[in-house]
Amino acid sequence: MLHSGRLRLLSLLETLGTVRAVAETAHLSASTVSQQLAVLETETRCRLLERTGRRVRLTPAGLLLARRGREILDQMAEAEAELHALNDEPIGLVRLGVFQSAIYTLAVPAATRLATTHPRLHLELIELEPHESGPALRSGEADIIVTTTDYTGLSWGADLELIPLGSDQIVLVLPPGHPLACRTTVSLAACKDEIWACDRPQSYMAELTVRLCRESGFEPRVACRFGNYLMLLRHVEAGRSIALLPALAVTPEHAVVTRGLSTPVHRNVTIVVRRGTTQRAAVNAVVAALRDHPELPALSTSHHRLGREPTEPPR
Amino acid sequence: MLHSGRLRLLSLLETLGTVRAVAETAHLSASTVSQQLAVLETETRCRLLERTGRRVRLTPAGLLLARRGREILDQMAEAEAELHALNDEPIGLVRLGVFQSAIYTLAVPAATRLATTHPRLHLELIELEPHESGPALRSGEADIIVTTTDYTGLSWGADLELIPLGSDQIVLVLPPGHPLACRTTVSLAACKDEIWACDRPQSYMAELTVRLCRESGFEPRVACRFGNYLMLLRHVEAGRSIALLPALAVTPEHAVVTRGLSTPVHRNVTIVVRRGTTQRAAVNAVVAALRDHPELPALSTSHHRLGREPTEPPR
DNA sequence: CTGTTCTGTTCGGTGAAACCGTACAATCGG
DNA sequence: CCGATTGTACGGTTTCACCGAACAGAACAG
Repeated sequence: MLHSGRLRLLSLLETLGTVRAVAETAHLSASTVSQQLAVLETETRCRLLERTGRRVRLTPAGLLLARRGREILDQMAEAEAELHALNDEPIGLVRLGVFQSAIYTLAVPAATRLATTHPRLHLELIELEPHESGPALRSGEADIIVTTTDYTGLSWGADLELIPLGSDQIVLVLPPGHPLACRTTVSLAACKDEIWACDRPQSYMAELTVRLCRESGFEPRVACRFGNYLMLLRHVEAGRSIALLPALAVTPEHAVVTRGLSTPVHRNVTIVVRRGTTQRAAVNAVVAALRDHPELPALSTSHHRLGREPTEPPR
Repeated sequence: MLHSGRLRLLSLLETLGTVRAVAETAHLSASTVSQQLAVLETETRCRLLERTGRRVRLTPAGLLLARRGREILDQMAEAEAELHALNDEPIGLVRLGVFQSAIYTLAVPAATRLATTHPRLHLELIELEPHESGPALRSGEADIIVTTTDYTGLSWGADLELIPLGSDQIVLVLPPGHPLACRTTVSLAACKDEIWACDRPQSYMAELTVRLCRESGFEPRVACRFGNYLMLLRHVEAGRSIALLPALAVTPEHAVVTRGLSTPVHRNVTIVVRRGTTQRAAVNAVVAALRDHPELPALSTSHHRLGREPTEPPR
């Protein structure tokens, strides 16, 4: 393989014409230049220089290699510039893992804003539930995740950086005209005879729903278990069930009523990135876009923690 | 500037995925690969690798550099291949310096043949008289010259290689119907009252014409001195003069009569190249084309030397 | 839970290379 | 002929690439 330093010397020789000038330009001694060019000749097994009088001339082979070498060096410089641009400008691919209820209310608006402000930044949205997003972030499937630190099963190591985003209220979702809808807040105990819709088994919201119901003294009767919150809302909309959902998941276009619980429950919503990833301008731009959510029904910053504290404070 | 060896390791890492595999493929130790990649990171001032578990993953920056690096390495390999092709295949530019009388009878037919047999070989014909062609060859203006070793003013050093091509008879050129044309060979002494056309002052043929005339006991009366042999032949054709010319210069389409001298005079015609240039296939192809002259009025190999012997035998 | 075996990295040491300064040969100019 | 300038050859020094061993973390089998 060719050596870029030697190619540079040859390329300089073509433009400057003399070994001494090359040496001065490259801040080397003339002997070094001569030696390196000789090495290049043995490496390529081609005569590149022709000694003519007291100066040196490029052979056709030398001329060819000098010109191609310059192209190669230019390409190297270009690659280096692109490399630095990648860190300094918000461009390139960023994969954002978001749990389902935050997709349309948080991630999509952020992505829309980013598409106009940073057209060269390619954002890839991935639906990742809290129990999946941690490993995905570590393995590199995602560069940024929006998740909850209340999730009990996962520890956030020192390699990850937590950026608190706010808290998401857990609300009771009722069909319009439901008897419980007349009150501003509802006690869960009043729902013990209701039919429930909830997320799929083992999912975060399914576990939470069951736990809260049990804490209120009853076992919920479940009518459906849908991973898709839109289907779940339709089920409630149709008067077939009620549900506990994060407020983020309920968009205005659904004909349902949401009511807070009499003992309010929130879950922490946090951005997590791999430590060191924040040096990328693109990552920072996405994080900033996520934190800036004007159209969002304000995420109250006060929150009642459901799980244990994160093992690492968000520095 | 980037280092090609390190780029190769990064590029290999992208395809192989693991440092160990890269080390094996590159016939290096794993520690070396790790170190070199670390050097690449400090050189670029970018994080290229991300340690994830017990293996390593490329960052977006690393991925970019790996791909661009592969392009660069491919280009290097391509350049190297072109370089060797330049020596092994008859391609590229070859500049051929030829004295005037050999242009249309020797050089142009050879160039025509070469154009069909070696389309990628670009031959550039340069009119160079014997006194010019030596320096031009040495300075690199020409890669091959066709000249005469009989020329007295020049020494052929050890840096040049002589390839004898044949000998060119010096003939007397007469207008059709000229009284001297009745004989098969003419003695120069019989021409002492003629009007002469010859080459420009100081040129090879002008000097030769004067010398031969003086040896025959008279000073030629010169009517014109043209550097262009075609004009010179027209002058003779018109009956205004006679001339001494190399047989090569007289093509059949001219309405003139050529007669040999009673004491025949030849001049040596030789190909000269810079020693070492013969390693180029293109140069060899041109030399071969020049030596192969089917349509040429045979250059007799016997010759009567006009000047001193070349200082170097054509080995 | 524990040892085993992968992973990549760190460390001290070694040989090769890149490099310098000097000396030298050749060339060009005056 | 002499001085200026060219490229090169030769010794010595510094830097770099490399290795092998030791190490630390992670996956995995028992």
